[in-house]
Amino acid sequence: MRVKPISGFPEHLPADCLAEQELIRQIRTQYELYGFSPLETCAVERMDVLLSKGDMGRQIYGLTRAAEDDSSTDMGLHFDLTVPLARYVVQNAGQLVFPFRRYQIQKVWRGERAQKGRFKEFYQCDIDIVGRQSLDPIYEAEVPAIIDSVFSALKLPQHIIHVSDRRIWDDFAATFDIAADRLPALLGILDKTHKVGVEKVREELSQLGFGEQPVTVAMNLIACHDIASASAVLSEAGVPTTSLELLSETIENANRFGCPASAIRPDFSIARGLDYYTGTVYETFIDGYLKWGSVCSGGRYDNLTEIFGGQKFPGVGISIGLSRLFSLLKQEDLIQSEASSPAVVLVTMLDKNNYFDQYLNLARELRGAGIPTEVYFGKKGLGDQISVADKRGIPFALIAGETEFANQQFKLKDLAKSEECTGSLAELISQLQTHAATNRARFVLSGK
RNA sequence: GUGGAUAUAGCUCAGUCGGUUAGAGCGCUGGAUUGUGGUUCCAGAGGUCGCGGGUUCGAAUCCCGUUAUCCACCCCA
Repeated sequence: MRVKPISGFPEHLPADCLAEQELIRQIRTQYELYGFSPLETCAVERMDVLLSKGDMGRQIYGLTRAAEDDSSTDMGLHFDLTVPLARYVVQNAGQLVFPFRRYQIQKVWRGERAQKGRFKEFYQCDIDIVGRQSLDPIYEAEVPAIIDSVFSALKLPQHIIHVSDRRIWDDFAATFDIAADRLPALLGILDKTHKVGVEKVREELSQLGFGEQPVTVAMNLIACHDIASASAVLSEAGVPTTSLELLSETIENANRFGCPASAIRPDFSIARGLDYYTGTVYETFIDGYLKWGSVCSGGRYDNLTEIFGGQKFPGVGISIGLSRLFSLLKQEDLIQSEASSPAVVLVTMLDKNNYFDQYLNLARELRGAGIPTEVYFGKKGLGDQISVADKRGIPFALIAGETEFANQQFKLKDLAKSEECTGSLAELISQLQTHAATNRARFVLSGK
């Protein structure tokens, strides 16, 4: 049987796995700094739950076997982490403390044509804050501040969080008597302006029956990138600016949380998810890499649990598209995976026959001191052993033979500096612990 | 899901008009160097030319199908 990759299901070599896991660790650390609890939900959901968000049917991977197992209920893999959260919250509402703050880092699956930075299986790193009956709008400002913290901590090139608010377009639609369900079509076409040009957009919109005045106002609005000019456009057209003021407050509050004004900006062209978001919406881009699309999106949704009945659970959340982000960093050469092994030291074996147990003891001591350690068990000479450490990216080699064991003075070689020092095991351990290598980055980020 | 481009060694790629035994660099293996890697020098291994079929005396090269990758849509992280 021939083996080959499956389209859209990426796999990494160890060095990239290590780098990606390190990104996840840093994201998790930031999420926990903001007091979010971890959550993992099952990969499988009932199909009617998955379809509760809207028309995602074409993207869902259905499961044949699961349906056979469980009475005839159709099942599928989750395509995001928000729908499982909504189901989970309704199911466990009695035992959760609200507002419920959780983060969730898991793979999701979407049956779309794979492309660069677009996969069928990928990681999402979600945070959401879910209230019971109500949710203070302050959380709509906290979310972008958290994302700013995460991206700043990752030391990526500058990120820009684009924000808008669905209610601004609701006001717009009410003013011009446009049905709410026609908004996505309107924005979808408007968003293509920079590609197809103003004339083409006007033509398409007029074919769809949008009047000339609303189209002009809408085009003027999406051209705005600050509150003041947007306010002017809306006022002149007679559209209420109350929702715009809410967005303005949200941005100001995000600034108070520590998200600098340079990292967050209004963008009225965001058309994403307008069918289920009910308030603020977010899309995050890496400056200079707009072609890669949004690496982190979300918004406020008041009605996501509507279909399950019972109480309302309004929420606000956002998701980092980790697989896309990592793929961007790699392909744009913004990240270099440094090592294929997490080990900090390789215990070499000069004299396996006489000191085998002693080598194992050295390793045990090192690991006991919290130093990730690999022992060389091959049959090659010292030069090749050091070479193995080098190829794996292990920064140190511990060298011991007859003399060293006799004196209990061992050699520690720093491969990068090609320097060697001698000392007792305790001395070498403390050197390894204080050395930056123990907490060394598993990748190097360039930029910023 | 629709349309298009691409596929040669582990990697990056050459390969003329369809013509004998498909090449290079890097990497890999061995040696110079049996207690010290990276540099250098020498030698070597490694290919169903993505896969399947067709045309032809003869196919990496032309045709069809298929799979993967990339691009544009759709949509989205």
